[in-house]
Amino acid sequence: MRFSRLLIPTTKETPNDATLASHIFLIRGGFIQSVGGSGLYNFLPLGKKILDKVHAVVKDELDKAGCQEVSLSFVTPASLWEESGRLEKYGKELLRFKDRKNNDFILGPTHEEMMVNLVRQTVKSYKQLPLNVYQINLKFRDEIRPRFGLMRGREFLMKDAYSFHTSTEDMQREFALMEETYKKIFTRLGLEFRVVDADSGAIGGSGSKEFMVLADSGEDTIVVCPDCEYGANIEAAVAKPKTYDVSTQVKVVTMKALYDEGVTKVVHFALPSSVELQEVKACNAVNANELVEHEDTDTIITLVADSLLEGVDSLIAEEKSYADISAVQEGDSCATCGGALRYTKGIEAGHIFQLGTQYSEPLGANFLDENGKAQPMVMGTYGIGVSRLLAAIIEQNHDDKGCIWTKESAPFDLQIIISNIKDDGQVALGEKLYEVMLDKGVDVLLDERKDRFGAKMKDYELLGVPHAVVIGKNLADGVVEFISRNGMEKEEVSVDEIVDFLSERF
RNA sequence: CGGGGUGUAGCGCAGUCUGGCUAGCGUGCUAUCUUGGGGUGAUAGAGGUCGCCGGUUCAAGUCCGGUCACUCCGACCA
Repeated sequence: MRFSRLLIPTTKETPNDATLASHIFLIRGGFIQSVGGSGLYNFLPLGKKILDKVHAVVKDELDKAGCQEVSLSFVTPASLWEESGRLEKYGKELLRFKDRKNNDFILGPTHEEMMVNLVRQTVKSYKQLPLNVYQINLKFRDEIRPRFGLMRGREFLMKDAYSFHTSTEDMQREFALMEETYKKIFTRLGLEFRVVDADSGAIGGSGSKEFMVLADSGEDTIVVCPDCEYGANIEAAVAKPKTYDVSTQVKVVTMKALYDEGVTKVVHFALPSSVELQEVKACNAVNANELVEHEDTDTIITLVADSLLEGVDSLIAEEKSYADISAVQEGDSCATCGGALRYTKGIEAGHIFQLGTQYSEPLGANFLDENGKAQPMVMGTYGIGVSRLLAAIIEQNHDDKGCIWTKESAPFDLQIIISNIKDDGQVALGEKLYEVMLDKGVDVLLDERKDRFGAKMKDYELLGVPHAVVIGKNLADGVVEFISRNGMEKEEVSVDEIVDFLSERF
């Protein structure tokens, strides 16, 4: 590709709403363009190209793992969501609308219902199982607060896979296979990541794991053990239980729990005063959709005490129960090996769930077993935020000048920079190298614009192609430069050897 | 949903408090010249429903009322 022909509106100015490196560089580099704010983005040619490359890696690994790609309708009938009971549970994030005949539709935020519907119509026998189908398609979630560019847009590209099995054991086998497949995907993309235990949230199910790309700018706090493999989202983390006795100071936190159909309930949570309440755990403990703050009240009807207090506290309530509702703190002991747990920040780029029959039962996704008896399919579901991965890659791979794309995500393999296009020698060599490398199947960007050297280098650094050849003034001495974006190391190579030099590398 | 802020050229902003003539700056864009190893310099241009609706006034980007949108900080999410 010739730079002069490419639609890349690079800018010096930082967009005023961008604070994250990935957001700033994606906009400044002309990879994406904001659509009137509000978490919607257009992908310009370079952004689209990277998206496709990431897409290709994901597809390649899934196909190798035996998954089959499909593509489901983005617009989905609301009736399916009523069937599964999620129309209400999912709440305002669902973008709902009516067609001209007044039928209710939603834009799919995730596709369990649609996929189960597809499978229940086509799979009838145990002989057709197991099955793992996936798609890489747009999702729309009407987020409360979209921000950080591609990190949390309202419209985003997601890979969502769904597996169907005759037994829990077989589903768990597939779950493990997906975990391995995800590790391959993230590794190929050049990401440093950690697999952690997670809360299942609105998707439901049990035994879910998140794939966290480690970055200080990550929105999730994860608890990791430096001495073993243990890692968990703070929402699901557990530590070795500490012991308390009757002298322990106990504090009580008042919250309001929200349920379907506008039902609310005031709940009190009791825990040692040195320990923080973990809201997601607390929410799960009372099976609520959401917890909101509530002013303290003295009359305690429903009380959930932290399991650490069992047999220790003397609180009394009409309805009293124990559950793990405490937040793991830094320095707590690892339940597996006793190591001192640490906090770190991560970007949730993938999440895999063991669903069981939570969707197949209400939606009637049954198969006939060997005995001719109808059984609900056992399911797993597996997601990767593909467009979020672009942001994650930059968060982990950038410097103050711009992006540093990893090998499998880079928009081009090589950039050839002609320093001064008025120098016929430089132009001739640039054009020649360009042709030669294209013939070798290397994806090359040739910067033959009229701009000066400085502007071209700034753009090179901003765009972040892994390697560049600079044909400049020392061509007079028969030398060109080979630059690696990561670290900006320069290497002088003689003109006679440059073709061989590049051939070895690409 | 709670608390702040902002809507003026593609982008970044000034002007609004204290109403006044042709609405300005930077950047980007076009043209010509200049320069040629880290966003060169000069000249000339194109580009605006001042978020929207209504009101006050001889006169509104500026004052008043309403409305919409965006955005930042918190609680939720791939």
